[in-house]
Amino acid sequence: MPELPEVETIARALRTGAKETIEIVGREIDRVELLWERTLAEPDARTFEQIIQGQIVEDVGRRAKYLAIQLSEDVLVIHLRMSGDIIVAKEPTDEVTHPRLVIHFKDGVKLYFNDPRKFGRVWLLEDTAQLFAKLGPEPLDESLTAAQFHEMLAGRKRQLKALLLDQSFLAGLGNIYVDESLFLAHLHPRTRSDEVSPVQAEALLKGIRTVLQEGIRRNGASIDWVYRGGDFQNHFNVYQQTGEPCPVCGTPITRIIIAQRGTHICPNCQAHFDSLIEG
DNA sequence: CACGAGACCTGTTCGC
DNA sequence: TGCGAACAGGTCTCGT
Repeated sequence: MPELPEVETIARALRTGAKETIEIVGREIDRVELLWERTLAEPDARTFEQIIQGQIVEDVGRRAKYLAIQLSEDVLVIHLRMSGDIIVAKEPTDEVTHPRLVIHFKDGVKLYFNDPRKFGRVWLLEDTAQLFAKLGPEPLDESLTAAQFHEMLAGRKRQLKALLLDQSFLAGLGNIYVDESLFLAHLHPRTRSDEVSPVQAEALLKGIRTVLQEGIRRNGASIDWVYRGGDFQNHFNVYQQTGEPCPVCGTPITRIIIAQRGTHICPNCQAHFDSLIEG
């Protein structure tokens, strides 16, 4: 499910109790249940179960697509990868289909880490510095300027689609928001990063911020059975809109593969010299 | 460094 | 109805 806006929505809900979620800040952990070993990246299960006991949730934040739950002594970090989700309830609901980790609070409330595909990972760390060390800047951080972004692009020679998906370049974008950003910026996803002009770089950064803010405002995108509550999926311009008319020019949206990922473009609005050859 | 392929996993949808 | 292929919000590793 989750890209930056979905993780941000979850973090806010866990912190404040918004969107019918039960807030977890202030609750004390009684015990944890690890139902799929590989979900836990660090430390080992024994240590994890032992040292998390009795810790109190102090805050919930986000970095890139990581959820960072600050506890009394340590930080519980969760990456939802493709199909992970968080449900907080007193008893499992029908949304809890594939629980991999359950955190039991002393008052009976439980946090379920639900993850059908088992790609998600959890860490319990003293601090997050090392885990987050290789992440690129946060796109919504206003200290990132268009000029700096242009320099970042110029310093690499990669296709925009692949580069924007690279978390060490820019942190938080995934397949949906990259496709939507490139559409807003009228850039073809195969465009080489070092061929992007300063004006185009500014348009791209603006497009990225626009779709991320819109995603957050709409509480994220809820596709298929994964994740609930958001409605950004009803406002996609190109993502999963193959065959539908482009909202700007009416040309049918096409789907191509770049970096092994389905990629959606308007072949007219996002023209590229290669597209003439590709057909 | 850049890129493609393959892993890691389960579930849904689509075509025959 | 059945069955296999393709596909899915992500990231890591390996070979070229």
